[in-house]
Amino acid sequence: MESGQIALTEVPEVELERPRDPSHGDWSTNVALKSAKLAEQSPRALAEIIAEGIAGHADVSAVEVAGPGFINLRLSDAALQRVVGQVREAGGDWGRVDLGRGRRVQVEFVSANPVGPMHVGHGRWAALGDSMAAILAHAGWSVEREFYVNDAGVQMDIFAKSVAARYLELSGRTVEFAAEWYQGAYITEIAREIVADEGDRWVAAPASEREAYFREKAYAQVLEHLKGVLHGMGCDFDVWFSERTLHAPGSDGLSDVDRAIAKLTEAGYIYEADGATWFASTKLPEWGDDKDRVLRKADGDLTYFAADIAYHEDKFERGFDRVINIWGADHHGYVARMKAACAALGHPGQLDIVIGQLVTLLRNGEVVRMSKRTGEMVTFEELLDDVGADAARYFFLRRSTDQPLDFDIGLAKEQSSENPVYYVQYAHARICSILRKGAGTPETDESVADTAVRLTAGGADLSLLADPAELTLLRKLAELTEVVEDAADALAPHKLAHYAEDLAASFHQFYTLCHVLDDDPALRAARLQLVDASRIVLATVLGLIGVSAPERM
RNA sequence: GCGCCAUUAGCUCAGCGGAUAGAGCGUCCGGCUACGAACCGGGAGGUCGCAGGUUCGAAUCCUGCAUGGCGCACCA
Repeated sequence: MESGQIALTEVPEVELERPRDPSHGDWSTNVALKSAKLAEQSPRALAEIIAEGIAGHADVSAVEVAGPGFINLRLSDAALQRVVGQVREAGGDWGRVDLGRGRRVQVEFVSANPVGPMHVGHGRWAALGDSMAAILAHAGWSVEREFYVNDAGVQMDIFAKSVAARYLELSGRTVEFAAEWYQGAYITEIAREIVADEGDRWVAAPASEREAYFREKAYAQVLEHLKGVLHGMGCDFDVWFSERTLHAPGSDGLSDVDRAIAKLTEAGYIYEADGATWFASTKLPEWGDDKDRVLRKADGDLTYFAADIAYHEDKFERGFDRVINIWGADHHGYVARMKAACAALGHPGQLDIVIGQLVTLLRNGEVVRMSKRTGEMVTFEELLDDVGADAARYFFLRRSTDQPLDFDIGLAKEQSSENPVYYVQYAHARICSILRKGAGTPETDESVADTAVRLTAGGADLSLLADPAELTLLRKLAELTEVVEDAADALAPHKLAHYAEDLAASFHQFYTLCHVLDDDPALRAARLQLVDASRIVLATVLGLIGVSAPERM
């Protein structure tokens, strides 16, 4: 345009991207294809003019016009070699971007009812939510992880009755066990502990007193258990939010739920009909709910939805700019009403709900049917014990959330050495081994990070990193920034897992083709720096997906 | 009946408007007297569910259909 060869009054949306085929260069743009019509030139002619303008930039070694009018750019070796220093200076901050600009986001996930063990689906949400939170933090958001504890409502009562029934049985009474009660063996276990602690002193107590006591005792125990299992896979929450607090009256006698309904009333979204209180979801058609929803039933009880509205209002009152919920696909029918409710409360579009498709557990190729009520289930805890936290987390994360997951227990165990997670971890362990050997301390207990600092203190001439395998690895190291951006934008941790595998592959190829501990001290020094940069990026990526980066394995 | 998600290599899945559709597993052939072979290289294998449409360009967007999963309570 400056040279007067192109006349454009507006510029269409164009893309600058990394081509799939590396022979097309490091970057490719379709600007000429997009602008051809407006510029009244053929795409190729336009591309030639633009390409001429780009050629000569210091970091660009080649520009070419290809295909229908793509412009392909190739970075200079020097630009790539600089990545080593950038990575080593940034350390664990490499790949950080600022999409969030410091805004606060809350990620709420798992939120399993505290009335029994978690199922394997909860494992998926745990891996997903924890990683998503880490990625968002790396992308510049201020993140909090939250677990919503459903400690109010009828399932708690059923839970209490179930434990009480088992307690009475253990104390020698005959009990008619209702069909809707929980039948899992863990219920009996809890009852057994109460017997051990307190004997039969509750046998003669009134049922209501007994159940009230058991509810609290059993609930506290289960909650601690959930925390322990989640902690065991490296998943820790900042906040455990109790549903009961929403129902508790404040100093003005009103509960959070009362106040949320009042706020909606003021906004004009509440009406009474058939003796019940309704939320006029259909007054907000853009959120897609197809009918209005009851908040207070004709019998005076609140619905779960009423509490959930109060809960979300509470989240926004706590100052979050954005709220993300991770739900199983069996709750997707709930999405529209929840978004409509948030909009009605004055927070339109600030709630994102990630729907994870369900996990089907297979054993020897056969579906394991599970039911919390009947107690036939393989718990998440058992699965963790079987396959290990690293493999479980990686397995849960590796595919996109809208893809159902078949988890074959036998396969996961049998193929554990074939699991891609080991491929990535092996690359890291291999790097650590090279660094130790390079420093002449193969048996040291020193952390590899310290070894690396000592080993590379003398600096290096990075222009020696010119082998195609080295340049490929450098390109891959540089890519993390975009991957983080992509993954944060799409709320898609699986993109990090795939990147980790790509990076590990690039490293293994480099290792095969380029001898690091070379006799030439200059080449050796340069390659050691590249190896260390690879270690840093690999460890960072593994950290983002919540998998350990072992120095030996 | 309505809604959400899916359908891509033998299997499990990426890719989600661009240039010859990719990876792992499986299969066939090759590579350790150098830093970890839990590794690397190569081959075979695909009308991207079907039919229309939009576009300079469609696995990718739109419509319809088929198949599968999950939902459609004054349950939680």
